[in-house]
Amino acid sequence: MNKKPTIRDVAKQAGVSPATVSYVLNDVKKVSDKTKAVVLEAIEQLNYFPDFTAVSLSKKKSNLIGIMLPIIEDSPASVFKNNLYYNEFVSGVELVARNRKFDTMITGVGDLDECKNWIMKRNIDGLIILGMFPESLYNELKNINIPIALIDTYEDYTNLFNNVKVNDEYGGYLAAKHLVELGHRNIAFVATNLAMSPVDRKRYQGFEEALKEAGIQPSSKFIFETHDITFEDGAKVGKELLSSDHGITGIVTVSDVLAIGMIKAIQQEGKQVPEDYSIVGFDDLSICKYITPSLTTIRQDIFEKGKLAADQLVNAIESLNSEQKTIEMPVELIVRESTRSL
Amino acid sequence: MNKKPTIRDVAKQAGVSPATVSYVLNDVKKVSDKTKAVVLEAIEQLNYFPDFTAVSLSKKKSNLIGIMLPIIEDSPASVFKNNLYYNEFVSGVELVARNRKFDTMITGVGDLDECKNWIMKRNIDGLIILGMFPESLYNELKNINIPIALIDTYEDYTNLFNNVKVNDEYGGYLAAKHLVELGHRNIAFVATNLAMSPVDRKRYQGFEEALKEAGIQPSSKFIFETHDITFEDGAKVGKELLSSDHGITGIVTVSDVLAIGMIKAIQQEGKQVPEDYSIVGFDDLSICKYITPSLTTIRQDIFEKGKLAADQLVNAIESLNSEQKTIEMPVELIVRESTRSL
DNA sequence: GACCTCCGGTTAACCGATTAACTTATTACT
DNA sequence: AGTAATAAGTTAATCGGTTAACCGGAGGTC
Repeated sequence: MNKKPTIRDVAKQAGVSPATVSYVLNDVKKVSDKTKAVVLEAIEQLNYFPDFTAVSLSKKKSNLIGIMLPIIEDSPASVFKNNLYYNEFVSGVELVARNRKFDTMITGVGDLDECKNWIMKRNIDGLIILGMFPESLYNELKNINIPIALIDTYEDYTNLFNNVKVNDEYGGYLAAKHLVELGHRNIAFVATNLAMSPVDRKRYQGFEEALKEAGIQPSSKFIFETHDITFEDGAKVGKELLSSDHGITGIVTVSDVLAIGMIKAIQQEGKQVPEDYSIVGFDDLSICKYITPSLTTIRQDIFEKGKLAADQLVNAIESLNSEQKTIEMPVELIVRESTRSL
Repeated sequence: MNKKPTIRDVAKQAGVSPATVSYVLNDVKKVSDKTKAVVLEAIEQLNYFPDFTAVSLSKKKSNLIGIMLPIIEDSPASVFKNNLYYNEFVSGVELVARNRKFDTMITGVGDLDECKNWIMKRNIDGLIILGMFPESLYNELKNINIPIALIDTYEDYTNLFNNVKVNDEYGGYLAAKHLVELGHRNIAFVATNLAMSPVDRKRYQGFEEALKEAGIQPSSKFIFETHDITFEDGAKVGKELLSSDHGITGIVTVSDVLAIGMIKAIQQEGKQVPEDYSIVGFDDLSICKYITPSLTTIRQDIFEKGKLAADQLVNAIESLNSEQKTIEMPVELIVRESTRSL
């Protein structure tokens, strides 16, 4: 392969200065149509395209947007292994980013410094942060002057950062209300970690509200927590729930993945869904339709969420739109086979 | 935030030249321990770390490895939406890359030029290519002198590129043999596209061999093809198979995702798995254990595959290991509930 | 003492773009 | 006609590092 041509090669070929080539490339109005044509011809002939590394260095803009995913402590191994949620979200981001000429880099982040360095090192132009990180991160982030979009966050940073979230409270409400309307009274709530996850808390608030509306007294006995969001965790909490039965007939979970794991555990213990337990997931992952019984769930459009986040972020980067804003996406109850009337 | 310190700031602070700082940073032996200590102290004080963009430009090395995923033509929208396989693979790559101080960039590639540009633009140090692309790509790739690892490819490029694959033929063989041993005679083979996919062809070869061994004449009537690998495609081909029934009782698929879609379609038509149809998947995605019936499948360790690919690639980049090599990973039959003895 | 070799550093060119400042030719205006 | 404004380029510094080439001094050898 002959070496990649540089802007100077193009300039020589076209008989102009490198600056002129650069102006053509960047659509600066200084260049006459005639010269522009000559330059474009040379670019074509040499099959030239600019080196982004050099562009980044001199423009101090990388055309790179970063996605930070939390790493659960005891599985730092896999950033998004098994996690269908991340999967769909990232796809949405990638799509919009590509269309808008940005590349996407993903990192799983344990250590905070590692993350800050990553942003600075690579001259990331904008950052999407999924899920919760320790509070100190957000404080640090204030000092980094690149646009940031926070996804699924409830801390008091919404005036500082862009935000995309879902109406979690209403989601929890819809799920519980659905079960209540089907006649269930003893309804469990399965979260990952209420203390740590504001998203889970919001969903629980909605859940509680629906119960109260129906005159049911919420009880902490009906709250179950897992550590991570995996099928295995779901199965584990499922067994737990079965053995500590308080007459539970309905289950609201914060994730389809957990719900799927729970269904399996329930079946393995010789019980049936929805005959013995009605269960509602959250997210509406594409797998939901394909398990047996298919999963009743609270739908959120994760793919769309990714697209919105990317769009919001790129707008901010190109400051088409400088003030921070929060987008709240709707949720919707999707009734399938995993719930039934008592 | 005060501006990010540069190497010249550090040099000034330490009272040495920028070159010396660079040598310290790169562990070049020229620097005395005393000076080194002074420089490190200055680095610490200023909280300095090198700008990768600048490093990339001057070293012509980006510490970036690229992953190219094929985009199916009519779903260019989503690079790896729904695709649990990509998911696990990419996680493996990301893990190893991060440990070895590389960042990972992912792109879905429709257009070839787009891809070539991407590699050049970003100064990608090494490339992992998943799945099949048009032949012309590989010819182009020969001219790009960065290490490349091809995953799941059977074209005649194995001497030019690194390679990680799975023993697909044996996988197909195992799946078919399992069904044969259970007494099945009319066994369908469900592929995406035999003409296009060498991987599918290999698996089919093994499949055919097992049939022949058992004295069963393979017939093209038992071959079904989908377009893409999605649950929906699986369901569609499932309906097709049911309506064109040639007394089929066993099904071998090239993907768990297709198998899961098929199972749903079969159930929806009022038939049962494994009572009416025994079905074998391929991959052993984590979801397999959690559907009902749980899926008998040919296991390959996709996560490990990603790790191996990344390791191989980084070795090549750092030329610890310059000759190209092919790694073939084993497969294994995992018997679960979706197959039964006739 | 003359010569050579290391050692530990510095200088400055360079990677491939961008862009502020400058130049020159042309057009516009009074 | 004289001056200002504009159009169309060029020059050269710069982004933040790397690294080949150079350099002075200490130590070793004969």
